[in-house]
Amino acid sequence: MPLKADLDAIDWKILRELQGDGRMTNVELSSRVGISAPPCLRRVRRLEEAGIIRGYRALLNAPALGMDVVAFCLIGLHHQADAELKTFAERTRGWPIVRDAWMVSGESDFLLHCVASDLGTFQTFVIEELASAPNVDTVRTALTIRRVKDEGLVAFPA
Amino acid sequence: MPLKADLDAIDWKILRELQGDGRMTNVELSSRVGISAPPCLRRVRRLEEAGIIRGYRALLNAPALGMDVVAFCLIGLHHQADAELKTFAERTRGWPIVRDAWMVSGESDFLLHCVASDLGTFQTFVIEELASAPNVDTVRTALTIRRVKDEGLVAFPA
DNA sequence: AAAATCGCGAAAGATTCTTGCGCGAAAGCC
DNA sequence: GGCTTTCGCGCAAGAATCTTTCGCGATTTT
Repeated sequence: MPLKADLDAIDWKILRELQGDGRMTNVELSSRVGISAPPCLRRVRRLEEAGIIRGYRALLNAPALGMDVVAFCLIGLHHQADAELKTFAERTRGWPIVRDAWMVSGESDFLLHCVASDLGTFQTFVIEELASAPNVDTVRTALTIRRVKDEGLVAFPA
Repeated sequence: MPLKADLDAIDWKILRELQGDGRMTNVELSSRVGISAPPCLRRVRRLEEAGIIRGYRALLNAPALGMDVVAFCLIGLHHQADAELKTFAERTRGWPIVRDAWMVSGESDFLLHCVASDLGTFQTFVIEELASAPNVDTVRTALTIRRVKDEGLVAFPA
């Protein structure tokens, strides 16, 4: 659906600005990228409809909301046939502790980004839900100590 | 800095809605959470100033922008003294390919979320930058196949 | 060279944002 | 108990923004 380009320098500026502050007003955005408001709004709409902008999200402060544990889990399955992969992927969607999940290739089959209110909750989840789920072979966890870098998914030239 | 609470049911609704759509207008938001626009805007401002809402971000479609490779790297260092950890953390901030980075405890010391335009670029980065950086012991990479779940950092009760 | 296409920017009406103020409910204090 | 204070809601109005319409100029196409 989304063809890769037809993006000029102004489009890239728009993407960079909105990745930095997704709630910027259109007039502010238009001024930063150097065009007037109407064409700027048209470009944003076009980027949204093309699926290049997938959406907007407020970034929340997890510890301030009582979510003190952020961890990553690397999951290895016994069988990696397509049906089994889809089954496990579907299962991750039912676990509220899992916030993002990726199917990966390498030593593991899935990588889960998990958030929980406390260590006990997380450990219970790992032992009673994750490790005991069907077809799960190995579970390696990495508890996060702190976030070191946090930028958008896409890099822009300076 | 941000005290954990003083959040009532309406505040939680606001956070959930803005995590789902960070660009929603205030009138739409106020209608969804069941209060009028002015107090709703005051609550959003309070959540922003308290640091509970850390910011807003447009979510971009990496492949549509020519970023075909998304991977995670688990890094183990030779020495994990505070100074070395800080040094490596600082180094990650200078690598545009690294989009997010976490200091973790477990089998590895850092987890890097990387995005590159193609596999060659990524492999060159891993070999010539990452693995050859000072103090780096092990590098394990997991290439992502597809995103399986993508929600905000904080879970809300249904 | 003429015609068509494309995107910018001015202008105007609709919508939204933002502030100030009065009201009522809940909490604190004699 | 009754009074006072505090707090947050919602109405209303002015300011800012959004969104559409339209004309213009530049580039491309025929």
